[in-house]
Amino acid sequence: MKLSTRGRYGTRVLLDLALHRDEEPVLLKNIARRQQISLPYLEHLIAPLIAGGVVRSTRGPRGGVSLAKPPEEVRLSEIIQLLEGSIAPAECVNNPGVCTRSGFCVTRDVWSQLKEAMNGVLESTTLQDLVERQKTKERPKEAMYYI
Amino acid sequence: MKLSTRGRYGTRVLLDLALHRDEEPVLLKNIARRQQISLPYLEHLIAPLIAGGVVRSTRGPRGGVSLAKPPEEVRLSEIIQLLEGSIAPAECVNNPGVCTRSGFCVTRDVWSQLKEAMNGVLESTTLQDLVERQKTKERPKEAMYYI
DNA sequence: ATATAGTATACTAAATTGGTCAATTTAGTC
DNA sequence: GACTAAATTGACCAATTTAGTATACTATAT
Repeated sequence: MKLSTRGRYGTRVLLDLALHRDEEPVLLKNIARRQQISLPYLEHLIAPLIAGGVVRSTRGPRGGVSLAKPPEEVRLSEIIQLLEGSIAPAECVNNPGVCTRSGFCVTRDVWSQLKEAMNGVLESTTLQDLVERQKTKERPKEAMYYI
Repeated sequence: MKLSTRGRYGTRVLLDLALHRDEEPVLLKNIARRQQISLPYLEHLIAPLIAGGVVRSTRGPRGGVSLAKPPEEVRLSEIIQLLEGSIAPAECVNNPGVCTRSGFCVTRDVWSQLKEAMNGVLESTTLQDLVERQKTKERPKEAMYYI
């Protein structure tokens, strides 16, 4: 029940992009360095994000990648879908035909509920939310002492 | 983000046990047949359930396996934990030490939320709940016509 | 032109998954 | 006490997925 590095790295990559909109287009090399991901692997991760319309790329000198939409419009569900495919914990949830039991299987109902629970979190969180949380974490002193 | 067959088959196995408490102890052979799981593989799945105290086994003639507790006391979270390990979608959620970023990583916070969302479903569902849902599904006619 | 930067394809090592098979232990029954 | 039914254990294996690396290619700003 683990996310692969694709989903985890990819989310970090997009957060990095959202945090560096001022230096757009951002060099893959810089994202790779900041996020501690190898450049060749990052190139693999960025491709589906471009294909999915979340990232725009510019080639050539002074090129790089940028967010294709404002961070408030990028939901985590979209990112995970592009990089990991469906969040469903079992194939039968999306595709009942793969199992003859689907019609009467109560465990399948549970896997559906599980999918909905995860979807709730991922649909309700955008890149902008992550940016704001990040900013809160970055000034821990003022924030913490008065709790 | 998929469950493996261990968790999915294992849940079905325990539901099968809960549905056949009258013929306890149940032969692995019978569970294998009803749940369409190969006997040798089922033997592997049952071992951690016995070790985890969810299933009791009796060897020898007239032996078999039985639920070690009433179905109301077996939560799906327990089953999944035994067969798949932690539900956490990333290692860092349970074990911050595996990543130097854990202290300030906002994506890690999302993976934690995701874990909690899943846990909510799995903690609140017991084998008895599945048994009841199963029984409802088995008399579809009376139940459906009056909706 | 040419250097820069992303794009695409092919390959690979390691881990995980989903099993099978054979040997062993335990416990009822004759 | 021998026999047999049943669970238990451990060794093994093939296919798939994951997490990359390497290499060659294409587009573009200057």
